[in-house]
Amino acid sequence: MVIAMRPSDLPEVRALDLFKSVGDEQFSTMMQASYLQTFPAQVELISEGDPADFLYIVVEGCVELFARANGRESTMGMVRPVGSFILAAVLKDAVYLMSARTCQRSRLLMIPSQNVREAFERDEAFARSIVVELASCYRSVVKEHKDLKLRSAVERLANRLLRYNADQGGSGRVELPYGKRTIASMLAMTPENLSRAFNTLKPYGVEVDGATVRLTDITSLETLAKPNPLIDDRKT
Amino acid sequence: MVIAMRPSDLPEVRALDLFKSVGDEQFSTMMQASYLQTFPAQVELISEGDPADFLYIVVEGCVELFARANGRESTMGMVRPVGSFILAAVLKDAVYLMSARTCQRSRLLMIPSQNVREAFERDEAFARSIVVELASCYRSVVKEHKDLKLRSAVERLANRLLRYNADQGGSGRVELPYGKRTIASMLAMTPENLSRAFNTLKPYGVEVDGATVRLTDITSLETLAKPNPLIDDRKT
DNA sequence: CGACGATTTGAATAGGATCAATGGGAGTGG
DNA sequence: CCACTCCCATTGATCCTATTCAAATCGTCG
Repeated sequence: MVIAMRPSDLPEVRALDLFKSVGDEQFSTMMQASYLQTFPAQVELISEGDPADFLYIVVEGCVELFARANGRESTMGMVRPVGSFILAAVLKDAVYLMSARTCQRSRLLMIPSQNVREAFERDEAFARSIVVELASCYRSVVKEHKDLKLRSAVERLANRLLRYNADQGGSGRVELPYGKRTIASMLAMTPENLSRAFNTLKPYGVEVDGATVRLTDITSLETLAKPNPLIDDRKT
Repeated sequence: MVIAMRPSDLPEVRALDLFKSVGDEQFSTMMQASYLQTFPAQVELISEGDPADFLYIVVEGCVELFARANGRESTMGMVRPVGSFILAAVLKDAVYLMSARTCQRSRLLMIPSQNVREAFERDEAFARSIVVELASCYRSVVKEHKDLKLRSAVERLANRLLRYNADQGGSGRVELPYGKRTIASMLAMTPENLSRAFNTLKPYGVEVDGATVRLTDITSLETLAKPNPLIDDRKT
């Protein structure tokens, strides 16, 4: 059952770096085979180990990528509009390495893997865009991996706060974009430990009030955090 | 100063998945601009933060990828013949995220980034091969990241031993491919902790003698390790 | 108001890191 | 061939970090 895309959604998707240079023909073929669907919060969209049937695009809302093993679970990343996820699995026609669930009510574009691979074969420009997108994703994970292997928990939190601050205009007033439980998991710590890490940062001008954090001494926090563009910069 | 490639080396490189489908013209253009050079052990080839001037191919020997931050250092991966490294940085014309040094005397093919990007632009088949290669690298890092976030140090070691055993024919006799110091760093632990982890595994049939490890109770070790194809399988 | 979930705090424990000291080859030079 | 040295690995002791379990608090939503 194909749910027609609203005309108003198409431009956003078309504007994605990934699709910008795709030929009209391939793009509309892909779109016609696709599903645009709205999901409530906390729906598990895919489960790691499943064959990659669709490429997902987050048009609205937010999706959490996570992984499970043994009894444990860990947040691997968050995808916001307009971003894609599990592109690599789709291209390799392999199983998903990560699971995904909606964090909020979300509108997702689901493009059948087969169509993505066909467009990839037929459309040279699309293939090149995919390279750039993949290279970016790859470098992001490498950065996260470095973050985890080279920094302590407190340092990870400090750098994350500095990043949020920069993202939000650098006013020193940061709104945490996710629940603390989720942030803890992203930073590879327990909620309890995150809470304690915030306390550890208090002497460095970090004041927490619910989901709001005020950074009153950025210099001092940076001295502790030692931010590193080769880990923290989202671009490059 | 271009050092001519030995004719005997070319086929190996040509046979790389990455280059298999490149047109002869693009391939020979790239090769003519390239350097094939032999380095002694422990030479730092590239340093994170440097602009990506070359794509590297390990023709012979072994190269360690590592990262530094603050005072710490961590091994991010090993590249053996015939494999490439830092492809993503080259394609994005960005700086390297990782440093690299030779572990042994090694022969490396260095292809100027500019030539790689030109071939990527001109040769459609090459662009597609790169996608597959990048997608594979990407998935590998995701697996490593899962390994680190979802497993304890002892579990990581147990699974790594099982992998080495499988790689080496599954006889139960494993030859450690790197020094313990390096293995410790790959597994995100200190050498001391690795040593203790080996002791912890003794009751599970792990007998260490220098660089040789005998696994005398694979079943028991697997019960502890809970190997997971979505983390441990090199393929897929 | 009451219930539920999320967060925080406390106490105890476990896991890992650090520092220090000892053993054990591999390679060097006598 | 042996003594010496150096580096790596191991072991012990201790410290620090992070996890676990438990309980209290807070806020939100019916």
